[in-house]
Amino acid sequence: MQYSSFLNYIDKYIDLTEKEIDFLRSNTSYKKYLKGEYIVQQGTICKHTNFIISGCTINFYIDQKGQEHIVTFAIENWWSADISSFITQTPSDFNVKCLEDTEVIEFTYQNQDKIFQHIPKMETLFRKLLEKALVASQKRIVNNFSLSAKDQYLYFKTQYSNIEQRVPQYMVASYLGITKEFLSKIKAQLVK
Amino acid sequence: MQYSSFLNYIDKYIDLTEKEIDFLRSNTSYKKYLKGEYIVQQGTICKHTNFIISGCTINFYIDQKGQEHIVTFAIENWWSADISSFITQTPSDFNVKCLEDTEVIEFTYQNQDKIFQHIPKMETLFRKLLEKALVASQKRIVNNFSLSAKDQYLYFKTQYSNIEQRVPQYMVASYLGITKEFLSKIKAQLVK
DNA sequence: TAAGTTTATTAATCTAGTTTATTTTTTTTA
DNA sequence: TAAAAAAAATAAACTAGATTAATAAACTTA
Repeated sequence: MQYSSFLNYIDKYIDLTEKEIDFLRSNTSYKKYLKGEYIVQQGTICKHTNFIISGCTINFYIDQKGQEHIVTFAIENWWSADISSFITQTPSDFNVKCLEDTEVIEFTYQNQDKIFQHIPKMETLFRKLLEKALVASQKRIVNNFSLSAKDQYLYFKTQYSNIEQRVPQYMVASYLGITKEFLSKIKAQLVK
Repeated sequence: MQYSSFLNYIDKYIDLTEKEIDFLRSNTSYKKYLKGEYIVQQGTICKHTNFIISGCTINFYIDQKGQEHIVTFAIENWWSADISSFITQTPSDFNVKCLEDTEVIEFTYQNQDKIFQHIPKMETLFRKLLEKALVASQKRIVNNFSLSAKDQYLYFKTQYSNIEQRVPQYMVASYLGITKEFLSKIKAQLVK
């Protein structure tokens, strides 16, 4: 298993001593999921924050009309969890599901806290990641406000072309908040 | 001035010693803005994170078509800034403007960092606030996906009735991402 | 208290995106 | 390599919400 790819990621942001790395390693664990497996299911508590070493996950929910909506995608070197459920340790409104075989490093709620107390640099890292995630989330709201579906799709392509190639098109449509039929129409129109 | 209302807020989350409070106080400052004043202007760098003691601010931007879009509202005991510009210290795409006379406690980028290093509990607090903000932002995306404009408005009323009463209706429409005319129609329909 | 300005309402027309239904293409599995 | 299943494309009819334009109500300020 590839703990090193996780350490490489961390290393881009902060410097850890050997001791700190040992502490981190002994308070996280490696897990492998198969394609199609659920990491979190709607109605259950999200037990872990997961750093993705390899693979691809989606975070989605089913609305009252039975419609599936994809909230986020995550691939290698991204994080995957239902934060809302994780931070409150209450049942989730979302599902996290693997679209490919997926390897992760898991942080339980208790261990994450322990890590933050022992290695404040790790909390700084998480704070900065959260800042970036919040900015990205607001950017998505803003795009929703002022871009047509076509322009939102084009923006998605520039930001996530590596993801577009790995997931079915109907999921991209769902992520953009439009129907698969309309995305199909947009693509046909773009080809011309 | 009411530094105490800021300390009361902090006190709900963490316990600070007298020394820590002194340190916090000497690394933040109080500022008063008048109604209509800008705290941040599109194209300038957001220098501070602001805790609002009294008043009301909006965070908005002007799109290519010249249309104004309200991204967030903030009132007493909330935070107001353009995070994207603040964390990168690069020019902002947004404006932050006071809708009322507004008193704030400001954190500069350097001082915020200093505070986090001196008082790790403060960084923990900010991390938790960011987690909550991210959850709220995702919730807004989710609502955008699956609620009609009417239901989004009703949700807004339950969450922010105190804000609705303090800002013009066209700003609520802008926040919801619909036209003021359509919100007017929705309200007329709800009266029946 | 009137005049100017900002905000809200109403209504007709229009359009981006949805719905429903059918067909075609691609992927999976035996 | 054929059959079944999943994903994508196409097209017609429909609708939530936008646009435009005109009117009315509510604040400001002198």
